Amino acid sequence: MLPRAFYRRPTEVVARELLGKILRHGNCAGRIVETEAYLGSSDLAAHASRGLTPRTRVIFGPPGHAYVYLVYGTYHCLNLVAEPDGTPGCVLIRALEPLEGIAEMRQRRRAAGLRDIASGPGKLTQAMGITRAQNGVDVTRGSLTVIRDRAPARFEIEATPRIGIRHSVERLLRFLVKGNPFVSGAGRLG
DNA sequence: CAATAGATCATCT
DNA sequence: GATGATCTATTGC
Repeated sequence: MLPRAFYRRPTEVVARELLGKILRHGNCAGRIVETEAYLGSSDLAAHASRGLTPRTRVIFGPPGHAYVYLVYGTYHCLNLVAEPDGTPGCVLIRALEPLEGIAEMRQRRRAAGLRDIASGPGKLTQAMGITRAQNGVDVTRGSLTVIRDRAPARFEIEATPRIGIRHSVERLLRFLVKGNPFVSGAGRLG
């Protein structure tokens, strides 16, 4: 598992370095191929920019924990908390390349194609069985965790604007594995 | 293939 | 009471 020190760094660095790592939950695992960085008060698109509230307290807490919330009343989004304790910052996991537990993920998703299983933040939480029950859990131990690839492949990182936000649209805080077919729909263009 | 509508609820004002 | 870090189905070229 990645140690806490991995997460205790600038959010943008953690977002880049999570690419190529493997997210595991129980029997299911996938390679992270797309992330987005959400910073502190300077980043109007980030939940934490509004300050410390009951909801955002996890983002202000110690690094290496999961921040899970419900979007649009329907889907969950998984973030990993970065920065030292007391400093806000988190990384949204946006897409996975399915590796293990594929049958189980496909069943939860009711999706036929491999490319539709986890190519989006709401899709991957549904595939992996991640809900608000995982909000605040420590990902440096336990069943929800991130590990290194045993034989990491070389790849290029592409930085683009983030998806689906209304503020700070111009900042290049979305990162993806260039050319990977499992990134979310909007990223495949270009 | 591109654009759009609707589902649906926790959070904050 | 409005809003949103989404997804799917459906419509229209």
